[in-house]
Amino acid sequence: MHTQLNRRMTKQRHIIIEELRKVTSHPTADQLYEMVRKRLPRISLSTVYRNLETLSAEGMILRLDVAGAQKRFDATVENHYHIRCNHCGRVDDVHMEPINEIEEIARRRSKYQSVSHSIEFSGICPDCFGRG
Amino acid sequence: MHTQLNRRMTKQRHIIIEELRKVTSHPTADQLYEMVRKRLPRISLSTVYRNLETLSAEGMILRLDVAGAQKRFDATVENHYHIRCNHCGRVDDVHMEPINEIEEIARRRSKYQSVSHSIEFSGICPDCFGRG
DNA sequence: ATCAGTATTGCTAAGCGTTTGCAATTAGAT
DNA sequence: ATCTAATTGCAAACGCTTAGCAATACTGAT
Repeated sequence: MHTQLNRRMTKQRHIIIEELRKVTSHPTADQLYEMVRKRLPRISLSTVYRNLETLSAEGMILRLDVAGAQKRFDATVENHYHIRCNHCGRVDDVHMEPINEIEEIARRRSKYQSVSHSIEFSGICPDCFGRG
Repeated sequence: MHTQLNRRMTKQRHIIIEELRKVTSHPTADQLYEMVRKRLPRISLSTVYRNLETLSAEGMILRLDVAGAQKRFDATVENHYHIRCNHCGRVDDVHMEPINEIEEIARRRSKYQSVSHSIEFSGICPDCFGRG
């Protein structure tokens, strides 16, 4: 016996997932809304929000709580680091091994339990750097 | 010749700084507002917001852009890591050496310029763990 | 294939943290 | 003491996100 989710696959939900999987750009809810709207013009923004919420809650997609900015969403669930452009706000993946050892250090020093970590890099992206 | 700031030390600004220096708890704007209000009952919340903004812009204080949560403020400016309780939202310092080497790795892999990093730990704080 | 029941939708309005416009006040230089 | 721009308090606006609700449409059972 396990938790019954009773989820339905509506065309809205289906297309939201599909569109999110098409890109690697970590779109915000409203960016994804615009993408989905091309195929489903009558979808509402709250439907997009609600699905991103439920899908990330069940671990189907990843929600990036970017510091001091809009939430972003990612169809790639495996834990990885991100870098955010200080100029245009875009978020890219950084491919490197997760440094899990620091969690043990933090756990000892802080007395917290169940410690996890995330690293957010920031800088100037190639595009913004190019055009000064 | 250097940038002229033309800042004035109002009693509001003065007390905001003082109260922030009294604590190590990384208060949010409204928490600090309540603290300041005890000494300056007629201060407005926007004054607190405006001062926290200008003070952090000039580097007098540190603004913590906590992922997916309210901004928090810190009178300690030196770079250090934080840990956030997933249960009550409180934020504590984690005393450990900053791992600056990872910035070079991220710079090479991402092609971004002027890369900086921040690590946010999260977990369950001793208080929340104690009372289940 | 039809049905029933409830998860989900679209719409709108509300929520929350934060920022802004503006007239009144006040720090700080002369 | 006087001047002037920085700052304040208030209220209203803002941007992102969530919630209420009646209408719709999945899905599992018949």
